[in-house]
Amino acid sequence: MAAVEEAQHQPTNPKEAPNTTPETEGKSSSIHTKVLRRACDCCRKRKVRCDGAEPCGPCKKATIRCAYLQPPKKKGPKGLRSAKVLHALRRIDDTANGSPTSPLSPEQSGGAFGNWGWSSATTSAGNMQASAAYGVPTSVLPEHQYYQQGMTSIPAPMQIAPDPPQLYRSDTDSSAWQSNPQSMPTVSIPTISLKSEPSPACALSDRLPGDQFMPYVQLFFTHMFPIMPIIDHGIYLDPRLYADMNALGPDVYCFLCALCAATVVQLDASIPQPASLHPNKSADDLFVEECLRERASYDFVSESQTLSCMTSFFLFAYHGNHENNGKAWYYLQEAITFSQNLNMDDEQTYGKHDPTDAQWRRRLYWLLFVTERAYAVQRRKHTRLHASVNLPAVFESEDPHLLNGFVNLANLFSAVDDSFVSAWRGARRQSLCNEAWLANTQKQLDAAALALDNVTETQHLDISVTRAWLQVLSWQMGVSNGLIWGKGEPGMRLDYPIAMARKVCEITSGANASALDSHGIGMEQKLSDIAGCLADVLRCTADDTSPTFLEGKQYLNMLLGKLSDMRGRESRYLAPLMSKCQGLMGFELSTQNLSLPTDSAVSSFAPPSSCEWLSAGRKFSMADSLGMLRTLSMSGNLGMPALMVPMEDWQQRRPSGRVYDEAETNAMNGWQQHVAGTAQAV
DNA sequence: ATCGTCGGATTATAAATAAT
DNA sequence: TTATTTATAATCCGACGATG
Repeated sequence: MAAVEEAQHQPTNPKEAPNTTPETEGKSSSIHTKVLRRACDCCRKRKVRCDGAEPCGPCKKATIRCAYLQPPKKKGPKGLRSAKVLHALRRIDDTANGSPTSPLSPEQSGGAFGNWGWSSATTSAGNMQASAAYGVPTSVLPEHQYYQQGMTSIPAPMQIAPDPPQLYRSDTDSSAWQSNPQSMPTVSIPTISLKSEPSPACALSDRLPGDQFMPYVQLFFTHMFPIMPIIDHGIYLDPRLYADMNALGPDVYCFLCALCAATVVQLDASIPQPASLHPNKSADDLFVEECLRERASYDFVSESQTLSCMTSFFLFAYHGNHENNGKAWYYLQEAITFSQNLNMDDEQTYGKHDPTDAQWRRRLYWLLFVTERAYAVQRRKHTRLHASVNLPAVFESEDPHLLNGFVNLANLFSAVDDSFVSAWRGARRQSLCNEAWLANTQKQLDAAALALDNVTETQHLDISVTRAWLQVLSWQMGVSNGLIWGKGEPGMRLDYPIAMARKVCEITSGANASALDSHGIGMEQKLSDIAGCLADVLRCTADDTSPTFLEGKQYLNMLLGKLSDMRGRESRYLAPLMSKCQGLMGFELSTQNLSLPTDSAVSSFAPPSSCEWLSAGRKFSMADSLGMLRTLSMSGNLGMPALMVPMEDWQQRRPSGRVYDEAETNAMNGWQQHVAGTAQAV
């Protein structure tokens, strides 16, 4: 034994030259070189010598792709291993011979545990003792208890476990992901993970290194989590998750790729991004490519769990941001299908899950719900999900503040019911959209907000503005369906957006800036949407001198003012809004101006001839105004300020929080073409 | 003879621990 | 602190079987 140790240690001394022992004689061809600091992925796998070249020699010879993507793992002992082992050993000794603990000399302990093979220096024996020692429940410092947990999960390999959260395919040190004292719902994302060892074929196809993921995941939690609170910080911000990507189950890996891809496209260019792995490929494309490649390697449909569902969701987000509508919708549908496979649309099933797990599932379901609603409305699609399950808990959540916003949003979108969606989709004629229905919807939107009055200022702000925003949306629908304006319910009058703007102004002007700012870019968008719609209305009623419309101009001014100072700077939505308001504000200054602005694309719209719902009391042709509004609304972009953003500007990524961003972007795209086409026609 | 695979010796190095 | 020890990961030699 001692001899073995010495034999091992001997060659360590001479650094460069591997001290050739007498009998090594002729074999001293090992003058080779020193060991390469880093072998390429393929050579590592093949266990052959690598020369470290960019396409290395062996790879070139074998005509395989040479890459250095595999991140080197950290060497050295992990955690408090030795201390723990010692501790465990002492405990065992205590219980074995009943004697009070006393410091044992090395010889003593050697004798006591000789039958474990403890003293033998072979690696296999070493592994055994390690697990044996860890398996013993010992009193360990609380912060290190996860070592214990992880080890105890060893005995059940190869088991498909829906309940026990197991992120790892391999057995060791997964553990920690549950014991997060910070986040209250320590949630398990159930995965089928205990799969067999990576097949050789699989293993050869190298995954992206773990350090590529962490920064994006962090950005996700910073910027996107508030509107997609569906994954646990405790799990996904733990660096150990990324220590060995190859150890991850394929579903986890796919998910991370999709998450990062979606995050990348949402990022503003101003946010520093890690250097891309591929010089000629952007990181998001790379992530998606990886995701799809990995998905092809396993049966992700049969093995689908919530992770697969989320993966599809983030693929949706990725494609949506790239204005790839077909694919975006496809992946959203895929995500929805997964959710239905998992019976997430059935309230009953939530009882079967661990309470915290059930909460995560609810959030995911509602996120899908909200997203589908928003997207369906914007893109005029059918919806499949219904508000059929309870909302996620707010006050018991890890961040009630945040969850409240999420739930409020979900609440609001429940008011966007199926008939809303169908009406929005439907042809103008046989539309389901009638006065009574519209009034009802408006009322529902009001009611959804009223239930949440005992809420902090920040939350109140959020829900009120969102509600107004949705009401503006429904109002647009009314316009596009040719409802008669000027009488009846307030929600059907031309000045409705002005009323909405008034509400928003009342709320926001009273609010302190930080409460407003805390909603981030989402608030900016909503405000600018509302302002944009208001601008449309004002433009179309430019001749109107009634107090209401003059008031409207004031509100528009206020909203612009707000947007000029959001989060300490000017909102990026201000500039497009301003260009949209060109001339409008001019009216304000120069009292009256009877002609429509001619410098704007909007003015080039010919009013439809079928405007027979003339309203009395308007000097300027109401038909013109309504016709214009109607044309605007049919493009799905009434009030959308960003539609005036120059091409290259909005093609850049928007640092957006909102789920439906990409939908809007898409809509804008259509709008731009529309405008361009119309302008040409005139 | 040549090639690809892979057990495992060897080497490198991070972390723990002891010495100062 | 620094030095030493220990635990772990990475490299790649060389035996071995497959293939031509």
